[in-house]
Amino acid sequence: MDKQGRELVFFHSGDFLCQNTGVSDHLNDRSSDHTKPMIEEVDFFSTDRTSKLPGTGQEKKISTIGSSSLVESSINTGLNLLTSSSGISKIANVKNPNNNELSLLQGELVRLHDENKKLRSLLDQITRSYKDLQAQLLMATQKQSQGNRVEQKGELNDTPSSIMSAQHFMDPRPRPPVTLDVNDPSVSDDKTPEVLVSSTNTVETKSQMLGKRASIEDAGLDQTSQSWGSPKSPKLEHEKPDEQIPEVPFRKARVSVRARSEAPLISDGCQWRKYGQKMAKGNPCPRAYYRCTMAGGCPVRKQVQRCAEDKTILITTYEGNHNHPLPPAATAMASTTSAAAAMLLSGSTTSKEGLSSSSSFYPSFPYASAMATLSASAPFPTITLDLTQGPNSTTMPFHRTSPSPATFPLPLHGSQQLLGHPMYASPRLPAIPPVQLGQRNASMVETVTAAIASDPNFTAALAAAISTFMGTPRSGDGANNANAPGRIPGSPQLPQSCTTFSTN
DNA sequence: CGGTTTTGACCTGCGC
DNA sequence: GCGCAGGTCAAAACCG
Repeated sequence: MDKQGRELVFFHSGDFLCQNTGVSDHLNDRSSDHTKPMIEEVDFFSTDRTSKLPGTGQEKKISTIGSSSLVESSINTGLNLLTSSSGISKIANVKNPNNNELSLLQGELVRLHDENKKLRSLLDQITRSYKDLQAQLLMATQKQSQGNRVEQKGELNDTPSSIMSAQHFMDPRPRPPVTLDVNDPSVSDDKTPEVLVSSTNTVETKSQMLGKRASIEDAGLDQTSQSWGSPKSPKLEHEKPDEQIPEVPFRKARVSVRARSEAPLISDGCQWRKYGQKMAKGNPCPRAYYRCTMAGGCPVRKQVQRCAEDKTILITTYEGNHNHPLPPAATAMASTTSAAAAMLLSGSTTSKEGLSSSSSFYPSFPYASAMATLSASAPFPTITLDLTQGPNSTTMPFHRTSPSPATFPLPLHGSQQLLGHPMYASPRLPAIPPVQLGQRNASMVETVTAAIASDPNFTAALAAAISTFMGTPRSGDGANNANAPGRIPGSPQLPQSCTTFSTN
């Protein structure tokens, strides 16, 4: 039960859609049914919603129900297939075992079908408005950020691109391949399709082709993540005949996590193979290079190095995107770090040197979950999640990656929303008190990971729901299996970014 | 015996 | 062009 409570705390935040309307009425008055263990499990997608229209005041009812409500409130189920009807049919059988069973079932089926349609349209509407709000938020924050900056690089048309970038993250649905030419005026207007951050889950900073001609073909597949900078890596992007691919390699966002750990390596749910070690300048501790070995050809790599100033701090830098299913334990943090990467991407499009206005970045996010440092400077834009400090720390004494780092409270949950990761979006997660946030974040990560890992049904149900929500099972992902633990089936666009992490 | 780690060599990018 | 530093490769060693 304790475990359930933890899940509730975490996933309760997934109701990002509730901010717009009350889709939450998925949960119905049959909450009493949830007390029955049998129904509890399938009730994630129960359609026994008595076709209530979204209305206010539903949330209170929902909040008392349980974790399942969280899912339903934020995800288009569309999977409401048999569970509720079966439950009703049971009742029908008891009362009328022979006569009206068929008609009851048919009627119920029709009703559920209509209900499903309503819910789908409702969810679409909610999603649209949500994205609009997100875009407005980004616009506002970036304007604010720009206001603090000396106007520069005006020809880059930063704001539209970054917003589109974020929108793309927010919209996990697949996009047709798009070619972007930064210098092409046509791409800088508002009609620019989502191009900067591809429909893949990559965290590449394609938008960082500052001042250079950047003709980018969005492969729309994880292939893009394969070309992650290694000069010897084969370029998997197909070439356009008329395209001149610039020599500038796609720089990729990195997510660096600082955490206190006595262990030489943090276990983050993934399998790593060490392929190199170097002595970094200015640090007596060697830097180790690891490559993900959970799947062949997985491009994800990470660097592990102890902080020179404080050897109890372990700095783990992740780069790349997993091209394989992640174990549950790795999924949670993957989304967290990918959220950080998303933030970096959305911000990096505005300034090569990173965000200069740290305190005002995402001012509307009330909770600081971790201190993050942006460094969009060469060679790779890096965001550092500092889990060793509280939010009150105004300095980043150990930061080395950027000459002018910008720190800001990282709204992890908000970023999750950016990423369209409703199940991890956690507006209510910030129940975290503002004390000892650094350590609490480490524990939070563990909690999150444990919560997901501990309930495969929940994960599978979420995955199935999200898959439906995305509505875009890619042909290549035909093996999408909602039962696959940790996998987000049918949602290759989900930022199951590569980055996995947990503090142990 | 297969997978992982170690470690020196090599490659590449960047600054001077 | 040269040197430096970061990153990667690959053979040898190690381990279960």
